Amino acid sequence: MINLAGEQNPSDITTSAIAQLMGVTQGALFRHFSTKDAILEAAMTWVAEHLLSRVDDAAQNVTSPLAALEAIFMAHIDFVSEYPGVPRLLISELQRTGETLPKRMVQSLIQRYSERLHHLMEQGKAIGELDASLDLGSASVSFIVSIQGLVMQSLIAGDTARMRRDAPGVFAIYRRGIRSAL
Amino acid sequence: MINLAGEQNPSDITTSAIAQLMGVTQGALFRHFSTKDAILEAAMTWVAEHLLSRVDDAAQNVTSPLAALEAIFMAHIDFVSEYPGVPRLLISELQRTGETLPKRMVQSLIQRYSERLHHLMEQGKAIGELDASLDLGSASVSFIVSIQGLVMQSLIAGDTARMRRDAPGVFAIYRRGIRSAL
DNA sequence: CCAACAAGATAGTAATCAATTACTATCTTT
DNA sequence: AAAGATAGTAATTGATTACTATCTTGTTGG
Repeated sequence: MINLAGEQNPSDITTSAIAQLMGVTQGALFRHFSTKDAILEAAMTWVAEHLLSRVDDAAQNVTSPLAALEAIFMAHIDFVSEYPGVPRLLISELQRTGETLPKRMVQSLIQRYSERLHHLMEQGKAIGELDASLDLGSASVSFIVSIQGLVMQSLIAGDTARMRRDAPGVFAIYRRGIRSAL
Repeated sequence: MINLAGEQNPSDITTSAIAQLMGVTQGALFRHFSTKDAILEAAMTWVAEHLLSRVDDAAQNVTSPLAALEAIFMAHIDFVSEYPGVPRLLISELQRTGETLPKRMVQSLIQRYSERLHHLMEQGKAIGELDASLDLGSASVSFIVSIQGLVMQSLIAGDTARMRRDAPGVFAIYRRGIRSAL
């Protein structure tokens, strides 16, 4: 519910706007949250839980590590298509300079996400599905970055559907870049 | 000079901060710019000119389209390493919801950039350096996205040098993803 | 039936921001 | 040297912000 507020520019989402969305007055918000950052923290927790569970679900019922990566990629795209405010919120949070708690939460989310990718890619290497000389650091960065970029393009175009449309093509290039030669 | 101000969170760069950086009082700013957005426009113009000229320079004195792409990639990374405020400013601008002039400028910059990539990739296809079945739309999106992502990672880590370090690895995967089989 | 409490409304506050104003100093030009 | 443009200062304005203090209502359990 709070996350839906992310559909406007996150940096100027006011407590009034959040309150209005929740159907209460602005002052009433502070009965439930001690500070504005506390609201952000709650939102970040929500995002972290839902995104990671989606991703984990997608990685199951799939035969190979590479197929899992593709499933994760698409599940992630689906998730952010459903909640366009999510990436905007994360990006906005990362722009902050200080070492705020919400920012640290984003960092830890990305790190946990990266670890999952790393793990999958190691499996992929082990069974010869991924190129043996692949640098896993670069590979996981590229993965995340490709999703981020698709989101940004949608943001620029102001067209959420575009993300879903372009996702297969972008992932195809990525897959070609990490797959073993054969 | 104005661009250096992008080293803090762009969404709360105040006119006072800009004025201070320029060594004048806040009010004096409005002798030169009619509005705050006008300052942003000037900054965007600066970015567009310098970035594109860097990129064009890099694409010269190079033997093949694929080599040109790599040179552009690295030149771009160099550029944003020098001016870390630039990507932050662009990202911040893209987060805005309205159809502001600065935002349109970012969009047109990205489009011009994409066209250059497109052109190079067509050449690459023609001489058989790039995969014949490559989707150029996805390929140019992936290119831009990889740079954006590297920047974001540096932003997260708060370490500009990281970008330069990771760039070759990320580009290697990308190159592998678009290059012709042989 | 009523005390107690949770949850909200109303109406503030102090701070901050972009923008404006009235006025001044320094060049430039004729 | 007069006149005007240019670029600055200091102070202020009105709007907006996160946050708070006080009043009101609804519900629940003894």
